[in-house]
Amino acid sequence: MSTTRQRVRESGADAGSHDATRRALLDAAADVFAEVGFRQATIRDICKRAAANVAAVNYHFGDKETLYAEVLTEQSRLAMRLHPSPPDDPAVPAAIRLEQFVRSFLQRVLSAELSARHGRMMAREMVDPTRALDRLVKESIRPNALQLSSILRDLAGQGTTEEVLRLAGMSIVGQILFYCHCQPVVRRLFPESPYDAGQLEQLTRHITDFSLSALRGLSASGSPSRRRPQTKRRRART
Amino acid sequence: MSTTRQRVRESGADAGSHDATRRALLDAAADVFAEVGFRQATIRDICKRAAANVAAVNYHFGDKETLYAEVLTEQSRLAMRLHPSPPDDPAVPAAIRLEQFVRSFLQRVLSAELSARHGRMMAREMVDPTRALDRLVKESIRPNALQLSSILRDLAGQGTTEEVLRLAGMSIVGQILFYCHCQPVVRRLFPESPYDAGQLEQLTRHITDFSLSALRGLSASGSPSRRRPQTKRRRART
Amino acid sequence: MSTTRQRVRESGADAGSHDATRRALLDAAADVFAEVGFRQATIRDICKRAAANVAAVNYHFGDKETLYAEVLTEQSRLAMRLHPSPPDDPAVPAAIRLEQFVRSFLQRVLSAELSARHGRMMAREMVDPTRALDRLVKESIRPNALQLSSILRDLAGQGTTEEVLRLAGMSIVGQILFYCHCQPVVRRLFPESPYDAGQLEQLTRHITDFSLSALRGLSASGSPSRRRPQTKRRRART
Amino acid sequence: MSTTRQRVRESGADAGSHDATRRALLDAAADVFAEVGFRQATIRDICKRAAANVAAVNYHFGDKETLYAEVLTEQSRLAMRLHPSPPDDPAVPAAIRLEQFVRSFLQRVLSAELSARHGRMMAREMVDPTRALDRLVKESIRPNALQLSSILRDLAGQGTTEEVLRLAGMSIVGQILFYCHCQPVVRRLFPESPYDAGQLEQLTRHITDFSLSALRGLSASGSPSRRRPQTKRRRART
DNA sequence: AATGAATGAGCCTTCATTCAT
DNA sequence: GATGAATGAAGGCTCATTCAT
Repeated sequence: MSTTRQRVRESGADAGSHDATRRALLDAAADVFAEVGFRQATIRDICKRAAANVAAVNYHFGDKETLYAEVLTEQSRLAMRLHPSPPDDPAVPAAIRLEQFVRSFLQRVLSAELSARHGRMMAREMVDPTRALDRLVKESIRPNALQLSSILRDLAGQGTTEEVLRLAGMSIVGQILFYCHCQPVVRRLFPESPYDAGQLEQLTRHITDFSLSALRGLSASGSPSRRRPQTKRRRART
Repeated sequence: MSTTRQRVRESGADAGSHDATRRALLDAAADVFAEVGFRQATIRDICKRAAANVAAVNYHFGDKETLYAEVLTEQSRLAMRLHPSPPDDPAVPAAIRLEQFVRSFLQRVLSAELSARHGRMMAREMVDPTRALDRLVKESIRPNALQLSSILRDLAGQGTTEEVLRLAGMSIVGQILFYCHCQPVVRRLFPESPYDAGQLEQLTRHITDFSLSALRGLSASGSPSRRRPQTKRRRART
Repeated sequence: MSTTRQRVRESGADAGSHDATRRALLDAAADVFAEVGFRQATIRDICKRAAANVAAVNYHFGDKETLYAEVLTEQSRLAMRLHPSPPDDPAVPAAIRLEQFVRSFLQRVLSAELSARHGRMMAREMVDPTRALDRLVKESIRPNALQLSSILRDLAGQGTTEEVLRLAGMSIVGQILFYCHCQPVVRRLFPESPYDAGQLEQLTRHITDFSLSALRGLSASGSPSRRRPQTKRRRART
Repeated sequence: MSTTRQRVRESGADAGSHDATRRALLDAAADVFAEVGFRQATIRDICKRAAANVAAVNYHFGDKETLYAEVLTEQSRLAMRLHPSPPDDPAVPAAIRLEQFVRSFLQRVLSAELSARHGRMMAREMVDPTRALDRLVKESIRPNALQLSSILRDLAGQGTTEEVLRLAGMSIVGQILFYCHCQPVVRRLFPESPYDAGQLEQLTRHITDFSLSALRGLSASGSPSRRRPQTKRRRART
């Protein structure tokens, strides 16, 4: 079994021990953090996988949390570089831009080439946030949300309120993240269903179609507070 | 600061009953497990909150994992008792049953009266599963999924394939769980938006409307593999 | 699986719960103490095997050590009752008495009908003494040693010193106890050699013959300090 | 009170060398394991005596069991180095070789310069074996047994069966180990008898003489199954 | 009289971190 | 600059014992 560090050192021409170790630590840490999360990950495990000393993390990054933040940022940028959001081009129909948005989002969090590391780390960050979440929201999540809002604004009818746009956005993101957050359950419910590139494309189409169809209906039925006066709705208890 | 156990003992008429400690442990454990998860929770913390000895968990439950499983089951049943799924009554229109399904689901995982403990524990279980997940899927998640399938079958057109039903189901569940799993992010993105009963009702209506609208469109457009031949879709890399 | 206590209660006509529990505890404790020793044994294990409450040992015997002492005494007496030392009868030839001594000793510590419990407890007591050893020496070991001395005095020549008798006695007891103390090693060295009644009889004959033969030689060669002047013995270091 | 580690560090010329702690742990552990055995020994006690941190054992040896195995091996080798078995030299009379065998064996398990640590650990290992016993038998006990067999074969007459040799070997080893295993009892029975170097030499002579004398008798009397037809032996009960 | 519940000390082990080269 | 060694605070768990019926 070859360690991450050996791979790094053999591949790099410079073979600068300092940077190679730092690189190996980042790679090993990405694996470990994605697998077991920040809190459950141990410095020892990371260092062992990086073929580095126990003290290497503290030496190179100061402490475990800083290393984690750096990994999170790096993985986020890597995912965004490999699968960028579509450009905000008004010439492209909004429906196409939505599809591209959904596809790139799904690929960032689920595609195998990233070992789904980014998605898993994001999922953990949401369910069990660390102090790194604030930065993540600012640098990565909020820009994404704004872009989706922009697409939806183009899709929805004129009279659509900001709140409806916000809710629709969350409905779309919810559909996407479901496959990332609930993978263990989905695998148990539908063991035959694969998680490969083809499946990702199928999900892209489904989520896009489902959402476009929903939006068309919402636009037609007007604002949410006035619709369906005929429904006798039983209030939930409490 | 009053401990859980004191509350239990003071509130009960039979204060000091023989398993008041057991009750206090279950309550304290539900809090702790929901807050920090199974792995991060410490039995010392749980026992302190329950005003019990460190050995109390071991005495009453054997070990931490058994306590966790018991808490998970109890919270699941409590949530289901307070907010049961709607009955599978063919006389009730499927659209109403879907709304009831969405509402009860949202309340089970988010309602304040449960401190959202059940939802948080479920979210953790999905992102970072323990051995308890298998049982949870069997006893709680799968039955729920089957019920949703049944509702969707009634809603969708005759020719709708099982796969479309499955995808639609996940789109709906994804929308619901989003507010549970991504609460930390939602709070950061929209600090002004509350997580109260009114909000829950608004979410119920939105998700129901969004999904009904989507389903109407899907039923009209036929099977997913043949539709929209005109779209020139760029394949994902890899 | 029937517990010791059930057996006791079913067999006893009186079915007095108090004494039955006490009896069951003694039996269970004998098993456990023989298997794992005093220190490693746990009250919980003993009580579980006796189908009694955790507090039963403390209730009936005060504490673990008292229970242990009582078990040790009881097993010692039981062994002595089943396999008593031969009577100190001057009419019986000393060689026969030695053989009887060896046989009864071997049976007390090794015979299967006692599950070798007494032997194992004695072995542990010697290698890892508890406070019960003093009493054991006084009530059981010293009387035995005196009897052996008496037999050897009859066997040995007139001029034999007390010290030679003492050493000879230890040589004989050492041979016997070897099979008790070193059973795990003997089993590993000679896996084919059984530990059954036939083997016990063979050992009896061997040890008796070996020792009688040795004693005949010692009696003939005179006092130990003067014999074999021809040997050039290298002194041990230190 | 001076700790083992201080002694180690002060005595060595390279005081503070990188594995002084390791050395101190081994020494302290040898003391503790010999005193109370593997199971009863605590890492805390060992570390305190070695003036090391509680985690030191884990760092240097992985766990308690590995430390124990290492101590056992080291003590075994140390004992064998200080008091090696006699060479298998055919030129030396077998009686002399037997005496040398007995003497070195006694010194290995009882001599004060080793604090009898090896003997006490071996005794515990036999009465309450750990997983280390298998290795001990293979590397240390079986070779010793084979050597004794070889000596006895030279001593005994031609027609002596392997079984008689085996029994005779155990009779000899039993005599030796008696003083090791039963020391607490011997001290109580004969408080005036010391356990010093002179005593060891006396024991060597006694055991050698006793055994040589016995063997001479056995060789003369023929095979064990046919001898002494005249004895009217009462069968043991059972 | 007899027991289920509770106790707190102590077990081995693991952890992120710091120290002394 | 970089590391093997050491640290001490918890971690979950087990123990003999005692308490309150």
